[in-house]
Amino acid sequence: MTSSTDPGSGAARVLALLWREPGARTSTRGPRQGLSVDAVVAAAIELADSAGLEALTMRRVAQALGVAPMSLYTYVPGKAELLDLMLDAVYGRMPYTETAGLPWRERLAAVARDNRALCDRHPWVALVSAARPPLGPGLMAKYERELLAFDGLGLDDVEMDDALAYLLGFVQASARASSAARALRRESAITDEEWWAANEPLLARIFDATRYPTAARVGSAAGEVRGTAFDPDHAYRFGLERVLDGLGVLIEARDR
Amino acid sequence: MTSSTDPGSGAARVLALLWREPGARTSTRGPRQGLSVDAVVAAAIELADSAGLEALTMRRVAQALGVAPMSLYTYVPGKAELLDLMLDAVYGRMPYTETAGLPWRERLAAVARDNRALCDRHPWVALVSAARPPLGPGLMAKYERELLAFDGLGLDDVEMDDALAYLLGFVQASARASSAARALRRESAITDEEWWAANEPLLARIFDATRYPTAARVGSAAGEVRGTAFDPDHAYRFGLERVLDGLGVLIEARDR
DNA sequence: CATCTCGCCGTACGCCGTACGGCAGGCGGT
DNA sequence: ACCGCCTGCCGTACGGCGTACGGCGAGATG
Repeated sequence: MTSSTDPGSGAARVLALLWREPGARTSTRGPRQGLSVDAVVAAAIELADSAGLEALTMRRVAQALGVAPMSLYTYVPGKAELLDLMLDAVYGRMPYTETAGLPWRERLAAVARDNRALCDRHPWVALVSAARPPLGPGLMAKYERELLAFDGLGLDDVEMDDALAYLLGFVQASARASSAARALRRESAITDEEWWAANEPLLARIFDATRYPTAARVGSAAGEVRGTAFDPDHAYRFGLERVLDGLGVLIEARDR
Repeated sequence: MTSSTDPGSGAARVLALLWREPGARTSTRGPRQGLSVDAVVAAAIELADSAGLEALTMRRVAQALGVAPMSLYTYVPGKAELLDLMLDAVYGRMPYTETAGLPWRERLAAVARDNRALCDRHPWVALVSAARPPLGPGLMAKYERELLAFDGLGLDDVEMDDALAYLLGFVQASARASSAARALRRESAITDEEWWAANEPLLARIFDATRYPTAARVGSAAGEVRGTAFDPDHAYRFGLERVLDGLGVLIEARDR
């Protein structure tokens, strides 16, 4: 079976799958496939959306499709490749705002907003690794579209790529933090207030405010304003302004 | 046994453990403990450093200590709490550069450099969740010291906390990307060049450069300059300048 | 109708975190 | 000196995971 164009062990087959290249299927013998790659990917996305990435298991995807777990491996080399396919699929269907003609800061803000909205709809997107992204049609279209927001600003090609990666990295890190905070609130048996109430006496006895005066002052000020230890939404809004300001410095330098 | 100050199920006991509060041990009956929390934490850190976070399992920590897996639960409520203890321990021993008197940009750059060095020595640090950090002595000292880098710049208390979290978030995200890239290179059976060589023909046939002209131009330019698809070190250097520039805009606005 | 092919999937392996309960060793009290 | 309690230690087990392997049976071809 292994021909000279042996697709190899998953890692090599994923590109063909991403572009939905017809497999090396030549003969028509045997039963037809009852499912499709798209059906598997769609079921996996729905499961991850509704139950979270940690609930995305091959067994549960199979259950949602009414097949046995091992049947999935007919369509997909493994779980890692399934995640690649899921990612490219949501990239391809991602809604985006048209920004041609707007000032650069609004264009970049729109890119950030679109990506944040994607992570809002599909929280697992922020949690899958960003190393070696899936080179499928969805990512290509997204990359092309988002690069255009950085066009005509005086940046060279490499800087455009750097700047986009920087912006997307910030959005991903923010979304990850939001997701972690949400997961903590969901799965922790104890609420923030309960935790604080239970631990405040011990902390008050043990924490020496005179040793850490700045920490005590700043920490309590931040805690009071936000009402909680960590507010991911606030961190996002604060951070995005800094990101845009920082890119603005580069853009103005190149403009001159 | 459960007194009115019942330490409860792990999540509540972790604070006492972080500060190494003597447990509710009153009677001296029974055998002495053969290990200590510190020994368990040290073994776990060494294991995570040398074998990676995914290799950090209770069984392997126990093996390194020469005890049975379940014995660890005498010292530590569970794996999550062990991670908290590990994190606070490396925070407490973290080397840092003295920056009093330096200009603000160098102070902030030093904070970033120290944290990146920490993630370099202990790659797992970047991978554990940032939500609800361990409120132990190590984190307190780190928080105090790093806040001082933002002191006297005209920022109010909340802004100081925001700015520090922003800077640390960037460093963490960068370190995570580096770690992911390293893990990919290590565990993938195929190198970057091999992958490209194997997939280039398919990609050339399938990828329509006229549909995505900007992506094709920018992607190939970035790939040629860096020699690889993704260069985490370059992304860090580029990003850090933007982060500092962005914070500079805020600092100058407050300075006026 | 025989035969070939291939989708499907039952079973199993080696991992994980950790709940439960028994055993044995060391200490305090008598 | 001895007994009995307390407690650290840990053997066993459960329910989960990804997926390798190989057999079975259905469907299309000839």
